[in-house]
Amino acid sequence: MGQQPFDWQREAWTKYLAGHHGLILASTGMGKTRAAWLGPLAQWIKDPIEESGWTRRSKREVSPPLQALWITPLRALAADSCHALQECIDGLQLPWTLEQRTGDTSSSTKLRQRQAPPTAMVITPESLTLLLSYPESRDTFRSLRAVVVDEWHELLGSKRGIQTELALAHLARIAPNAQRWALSATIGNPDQALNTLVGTRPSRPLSLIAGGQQRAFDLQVLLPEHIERFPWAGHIGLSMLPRVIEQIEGANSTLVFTNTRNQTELWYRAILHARPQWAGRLAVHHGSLAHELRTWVEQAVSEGKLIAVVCTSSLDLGVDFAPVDQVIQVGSPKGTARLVQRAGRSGHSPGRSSKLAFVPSHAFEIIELEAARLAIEAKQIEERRALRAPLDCLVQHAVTMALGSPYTRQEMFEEVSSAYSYRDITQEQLDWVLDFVTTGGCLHAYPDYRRVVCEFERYCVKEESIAKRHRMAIGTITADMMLQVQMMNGSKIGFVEESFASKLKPGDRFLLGGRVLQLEWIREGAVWVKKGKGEPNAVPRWLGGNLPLSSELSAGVRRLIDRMARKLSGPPGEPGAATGAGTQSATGADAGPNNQKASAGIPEGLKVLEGLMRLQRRWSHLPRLDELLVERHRSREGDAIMIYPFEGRSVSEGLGALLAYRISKFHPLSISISVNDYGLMLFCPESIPIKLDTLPYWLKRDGIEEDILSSLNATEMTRRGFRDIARISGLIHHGMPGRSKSMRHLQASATMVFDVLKEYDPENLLLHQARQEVLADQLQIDRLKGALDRMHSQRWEVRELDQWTPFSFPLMVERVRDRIGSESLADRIRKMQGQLEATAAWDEQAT
DNA sequence: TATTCCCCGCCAGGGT
Repeated sequence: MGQQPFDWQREAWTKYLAGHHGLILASTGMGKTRAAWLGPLAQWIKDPIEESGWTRRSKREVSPPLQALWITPLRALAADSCHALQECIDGLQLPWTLEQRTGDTSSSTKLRQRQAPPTAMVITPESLTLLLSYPESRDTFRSLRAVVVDEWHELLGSKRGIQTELALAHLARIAPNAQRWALSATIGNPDQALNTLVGTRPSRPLSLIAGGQQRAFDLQVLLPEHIERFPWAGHIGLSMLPRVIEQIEGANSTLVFTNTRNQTELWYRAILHARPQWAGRLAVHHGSLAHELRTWVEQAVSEGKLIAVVCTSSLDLGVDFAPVDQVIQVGSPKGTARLVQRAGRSGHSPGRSSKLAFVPSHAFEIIELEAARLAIEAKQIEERRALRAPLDCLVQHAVTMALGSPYTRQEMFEEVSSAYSYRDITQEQLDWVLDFVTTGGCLHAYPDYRRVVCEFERYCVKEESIAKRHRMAIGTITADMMLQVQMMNGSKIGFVEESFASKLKPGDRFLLGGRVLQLEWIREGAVWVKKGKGEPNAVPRWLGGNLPLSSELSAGVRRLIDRMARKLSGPPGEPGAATGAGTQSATGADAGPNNQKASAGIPEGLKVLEGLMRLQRRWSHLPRLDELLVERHRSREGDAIMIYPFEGRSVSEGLGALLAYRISKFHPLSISISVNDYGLMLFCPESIPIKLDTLPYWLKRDGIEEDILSSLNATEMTRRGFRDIARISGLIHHGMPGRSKSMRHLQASATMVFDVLKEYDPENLLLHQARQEVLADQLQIDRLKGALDRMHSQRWEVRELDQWTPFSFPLMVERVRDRIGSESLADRIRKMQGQLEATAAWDEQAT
């Protein structure tokens, strides 16, 4: 492989030879290095084969049996990885065959691969599990010597990661000699990532290799002419268009990342409007576009044909685009890992650095970016934790294994408990799973649910129809409710949500994939369109998950606000500064390397926010690290209480629900809740009959799980969440490919199963799981508890307001937004902004 | 002119 600039490679090589399992933390943008690392891998595998005197066993067999698996989470990476691996194989003159079994591999190839597997295979977790569901897999994988998981951080923390863990646990049983390695981007908890990879009973010593320097990158903030003192969500977005265009013009090729698909379409349109001459050299890329279009865009980027691509995180991973020399991030990245990842998409050629320009979409995002910058400097990257023992995945695994390699109860227990995520599973829990797939539990009347039979103490699947249906349902990714959008000539554009399509009338024009499309009709689950002329009158909106500000960034924001509070209260020694509490936070939660710098004053990047912060301080208060700000605004319209834990959107939501629920148990009021990443607002047209100094009591830790579950209409949330669990555990299934059941139908059957279980089997562990997932995922209960602990250790600074403050204004807007249409909303907001602005100016003059 | 919500994977078997 020639000279390698990285020392760690030699180290990796040595440790590898020494026979470890391990994890390599490769910083982003190291595609080339990754490829080089394959060399040692292939070499190591080759030696033992030669020693073992491998000989051709049959005429057909011209290469050694399966030796290596390269697991990739992304189809788009498969071809790239194959290419790199092939180069290594050629370089070492190995008699190997290499194939990819994923993506568009034809069904005949897939069949042949099962009968005569190649020596090395590039595969996705889903395809691997599928392979394991065939009886011949036991023979196929027996010779396996190495498994490499690429982009491990991407799988970790999701059910896809769980699926991978379970597949690896099974492989360990068939091929105990196989070494396990993974490549991951930098994450905050590499040790746990390694443990998750190797499981609880690793067959070799472990090795963690922190590879390569994190590449430095230029970070630039594009600021508007002036900063609003009363920002509300998203308000500087497109007004920054001229600066963004200027930025794009200054480079050869740019990726413009936005946070939503809707935003992507709008920005694409806006840029093209401003620069019509870029038509054909500007592209749009997101998850709801047809695969064909996306592949075309990816190809065009890597060939350097495009000036810019506007995209969502659909381009976070994937092939390394050498021609891209800068990245623009519109709106907050919400986490440091994502920022680093995106910056790393640019500057891929040797000797070039990554360039990222940040476009805040409202004023507070400038703080978030600064917090991210500091966190990156201090090497604080978010953790990715594996899920704890999700039983739906285990149910699926139990059926898959019954298909591929029938097992005894004891064998399965050993296999499953060797997976890190299931390390604490009890025999009772596993027995429950086995019983559930065998008898169907309370669904036993339906033969479809008696999937597995136990014969001579071994669990297996007898019926071909069950086997077939299960194989088609393997995987943990559950589809959204989408309709295909097709041109009248049949070419596919992408997907829109049913709810969006249902609002369209024939003749309506909407934007998708950067094109104006005119609706012809909606038929057979597809939206048929033709090319539209003129301006679109709708842009689809997709309802995705929300991305709360990460814990790390939230803490960073709190620290920065503390710094500004300190700065604005005057130099140390003056009365203003002396009134504040100690300089260090009383809680451990905020102790971090940035604390020492707390006295350094306002970071350069935050100077622009000084006016806004000054106003917040004058009209209310700027909270220090050891303070919690509570505001109350009473008016003729009603009573509003605001609390600012700065802990991300989902925590705000949980706290709001908890508080409203507990108050309304004593006082029957209709309280509305609005939230953002920083805080929450309770609003009631009548006066809320509580004193603010009793708030800590209303927010006490005892019994929060029960209260939150009852407050959030949790049954409904659980019911909805149960759909995914039902799909993964095989309780519902979509129809055959090509004529899949409509999503509404799928939801209906999930609801039916849910109701049956709830009535006849309330202790069903899958129902329990659904509740736990609502708590853990949607409400981030652990984070919420942490936030409560922190809040209780803080001093509560309570302020009665005369007018809305910079902190409370966005929350107030959020509340009003739900009630009135967007046009009158914008008018109303502008009016309120104007009034507040005038008050602020007057106020400033007076002082 | 717009004023929020990411991403990821997968079938079988016979005929041409």
